[in-house]
This record gives sequence, structure tokens and C-alpha cells, in this order.
Amino acid sequence: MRSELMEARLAKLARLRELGINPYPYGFHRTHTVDRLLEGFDARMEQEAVAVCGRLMALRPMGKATFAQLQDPGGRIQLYLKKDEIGEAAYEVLSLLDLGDLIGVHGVPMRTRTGEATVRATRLEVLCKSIRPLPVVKEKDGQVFDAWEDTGERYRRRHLDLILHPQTRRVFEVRAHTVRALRAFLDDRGFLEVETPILVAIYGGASARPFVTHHNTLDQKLYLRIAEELPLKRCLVGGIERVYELGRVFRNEGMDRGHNPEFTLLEFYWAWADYREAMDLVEEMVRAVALAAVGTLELEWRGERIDLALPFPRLSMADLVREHTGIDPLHDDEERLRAFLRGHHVAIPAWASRGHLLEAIFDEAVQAKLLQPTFVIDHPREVSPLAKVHRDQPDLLVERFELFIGGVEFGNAFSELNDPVDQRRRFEDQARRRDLGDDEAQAQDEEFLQAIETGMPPAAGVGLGVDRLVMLLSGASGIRDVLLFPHLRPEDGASPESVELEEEGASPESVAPEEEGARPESVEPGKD
RNA sequence: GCGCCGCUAGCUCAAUUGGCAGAGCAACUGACUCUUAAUCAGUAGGUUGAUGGUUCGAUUCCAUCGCGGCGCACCA
Repeated sequence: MRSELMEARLAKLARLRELGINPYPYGFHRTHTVDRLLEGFDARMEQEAVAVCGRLMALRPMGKATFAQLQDPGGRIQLYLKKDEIGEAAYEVLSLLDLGDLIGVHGVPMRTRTGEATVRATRLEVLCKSIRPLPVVKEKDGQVFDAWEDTGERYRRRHLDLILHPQTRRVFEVRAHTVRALRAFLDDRGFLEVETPILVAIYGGASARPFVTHHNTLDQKLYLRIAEELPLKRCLVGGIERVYELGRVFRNEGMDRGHNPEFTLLEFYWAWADYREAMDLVEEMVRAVALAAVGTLELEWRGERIDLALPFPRLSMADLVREHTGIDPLHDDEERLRAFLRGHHVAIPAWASRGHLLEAIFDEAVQAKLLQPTFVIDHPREVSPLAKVHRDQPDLLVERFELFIGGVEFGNAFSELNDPVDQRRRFEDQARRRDLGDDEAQAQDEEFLQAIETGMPPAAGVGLGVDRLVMLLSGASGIRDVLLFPHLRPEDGASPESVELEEEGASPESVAPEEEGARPESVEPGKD
């Protein structure tokens, strides 16, 4: 049982207190992080007094001297603690340390006989006694022993993953740099960042099923937003001509290596521009962000080499389908399109129109093949209720593009529809579709329609999947690798009365109320 | 949601045709003042994911469930 290991640590903790040592002190004055200390290490040898602190990752006691490995965000360094030098009392403290403890050491840089950079300690301080053991991973000459690589556990106990795997930390540094670069790119071009509601009474701006929640005081059904689109367009109406939001949206759909229930979406709206200019900007932005975040345009992702330096071709969805299948999706008999999909075992709902069929064939036969960055343009009207009709083929198509890289969609954009009469008609069409069984059809948002009726400037609008961009730039193949705490199934599925609550406050009452009727009316009235 | 694979000590993994559940590391005790996967000697550590079934006997065979991974479907 694990508690036996913990008992040993708790006993040492008690002993430390007996010795008059506070195992949880208030801080430590560090002179160098490990990476800084290693820069110009030899010049400092036997000269400077240094102070380092971090997590104890290895202990090699040899009687009256002990070697240890200390890890901080800058890396690991060896410590040499001699009884002669730190004193009898400190050496007893040392014997009460475990792997995983946080310690601080004052000392002098030295090299061992084998040349390893080392801090010879003159003083030892306990900074935090760890009472829960962490997985022990050993390494020699780049070879790792007893690697801790249970993927699920790494997501579930991400703090351990971060301690044990520097490359995990790097992914989140890439993520931070990516987000910062996106903001910088847009800020530099006069875009204003805004924040709009996540809790909404009407969800819209995308085709997806929402999460449902409830406001107690108002006794109102609320949704978590599935897109940022509609409020940002109201900003356009209000005269914020360049506006963006970079935030979390929520879609109540399947989870796999490309999908998490909540994900980070960048949307920006650009007045007086159309989707072609938006493509120019997105292409430039992707390159700028890649250079800022990882310093290169040549990437490897899911086993494919991706070259962001290549011009992003702009190919119409219909042309791509024709090229890959021989079907002319705009002119061939609809039955031929249906037959193709049946042949590929794609379920086709009865209400599907030519546009839906075109999109379905594209998804089936083309999408996965678009490895290098490609703009797919000019989508069917029926699947794009917020896009402006195509200036050349207004009856069938809209002005829209999706950016594909590595066979995966990264972005979605239109020349935004600003004809209020048409917009209202399209919402009504969506409502009809909903009646026919399309549960992703968009609900009518009256506030949004009224804003559009006031007059929204012609504009391009772009949505970009930030998690996927981070995946591409960090080389991660799954979205869970770029989320610190991805959504997972609850750990203690089976016995409800199991006394196994242990860590991560798996409180039994925190179940998502799937049914409406299950709302507890009597919860803590007026806690505010 | 469907299919395939997996789940054994804190970690990484063994266990012949169904026959007393093991090793290394970590832990504990002892030795060791330049080690580095430290070494040496000893000790302890398990409801084999859960429940049920077949059997004299189940880690092993069967069923159901849980969790995870991969693939498919839906989406971004």
C-alpha cells in the first residue's frame, strides 16, 4: 500500500520538527537558476558563493558524504554534501530527506574528478518536505530507465508529468509564445481585443451542440458559448472596425485526439475587408506566429513534413472534389453524389441538399489529403449561414475559406453576411432545418439580427483553432498534449461508496446534471 | 457510440499447458568522505482494475462493468 511509503516520509517530517526545523519555511534567496549557473561555470569555480534551490531528484549517500541531483526550471545540477562541511546537524537533516523534497543549498561551484559541474554545499535548508512519493525515473547516457509514460496518468497527474518531463513544459512554453504572438500580430495591426460572454441565453455562430447550465436567481436556462462570432459582429456594428477575441468555447460533442469539450478559439473581424484579404492576413499570421513561437517554418507533424514557407494554394471545394473523385458536385445529378457517399458508407440524412452532399464528399474524399497548408474556398450556402453569397455564384456558394494543414482544419472564415434581410431569411431556413432533424442548425438570435439591421460594415471574419496551431508548432499529435488539464473521464467510476476520494477532490456531488429536472432548488439560498 | 489492444508492488516489467505471485528501482536497517542507473549485505512491500462464473485450484479460461490507448463515426 502506498501509505507505507508515506508513513516513512511523515515520520521524517516529525523528526525534522523535533530537531527544531521548520519543514515549510517562507522562502529562499536564490542567486542562480541551474541554467544560469552553468553558463560560465568554470569562471565561478571555487570563487563565488552561490545559492540554488529546487526539487531533489536523486540521492547517492556514501557514508559521510552524499551526492544529490537538484532540479529547477533551468535543469539539473549535482550537489556534493560533505559532513565535514555542512556540519553534523545538517547531515542528520540530509538523512531525513526524500526524493521530491524541495531544498535550498548554499555552496561553491566545483567539478568532480569526472568533471561534472557540482555545487559543494556549505549550508542546507529544507524548503518543503514532500510526503507523497513521485515516480522514480533514472537515466544514463540519454537512456531512460523505468520511464513514467502511462499517458492517462500523465494527463491526470500533470504536475508529475511536468516534474518528470522537461519536454512537457516546453509544449506549454510554445503554447504561451503562440498565444502571445497571435495577440501581438493582431494588436500591431490595430485590432482591439475584447471579451464577450461565455454564459449565453442563445448559442450561435457555429454548428455544434452546446453545454447547458442554469442560473438560479433568474431561473434561466443558459448555454456555454460555442463560438465568439455574434457578439464580435455587434462590435463591428458599434464601430470597432478591427476586433478580436481569444478565448475558450465549449462544444458538447465527441472527444478524440483532435477534440476536447472546451478549446481555445481565436476569432477576428476586419471591417472593409473580404475573405481574400483575410487569406493574405492569415497566411502572414501563421508564418509570423510560427517564427515567433518556434523559430522555424519547417515542421514535422504526425509523421508529415509541413512547410509553412510554401505559398498556401487557394482551391475551391468544388474543384477539389472534382479533381479527387471525378464528380462535378455543382452540375452532376444529386443522385450521383448520394451514390458516391453511399459507396463510402457515409450516412446521408434525408434533408441533405446538394450543398450538404458536396461538403460530405469533400470531408470523405479530399480533406485528409491536404497535407501542406491549403485554403479551401467557396463553400455551399447551406452549410454557411453566416457567410455572404459568392459574388460570382450567388445561388449556390458563399465566400468562405477553411485553412487545412496536415489534413486537419485549422481555420474557418467568410466574407461576413451583412444583408439583414438575407440574414433573417437564413436563420429561418436554419429553423426549418432544425425541425427536419438537424440538431446543429443555428437558433435565431434576435439581438444579433437587430444589430445587423442597424448596419454592419462589410467585413471579413476569421476563426482559428489555437490548440491545433499549438499542436502543429509543438509537434504534438493530440489535443490533450497541448492542454495542461484535458478533460478525462472521472477516475472512480465503479463503486460510489468506495472510500477512495484521495487526491484531486473527486467530490461525489459534482456530477453534471444531464437532466433538467435534476436541479436542486434548495441549495444555499442567498449565499451572497 | 462501434471495433481492437491493455490494466500484476510507489515506478518499469515477469510468471511455462490453469498449480504456493516474482525481479530491478524506490522504501526500511546496516557499511561506505568524488558518486552519478553509486555499490555491497539484509528486511519489508500485493484483494493481480471490479464483480460474477467454470474448476479441486484462476494473474492465466468465460461473461459483465470500469479506466486507458489506438482506429472508425461526428465535429473544430
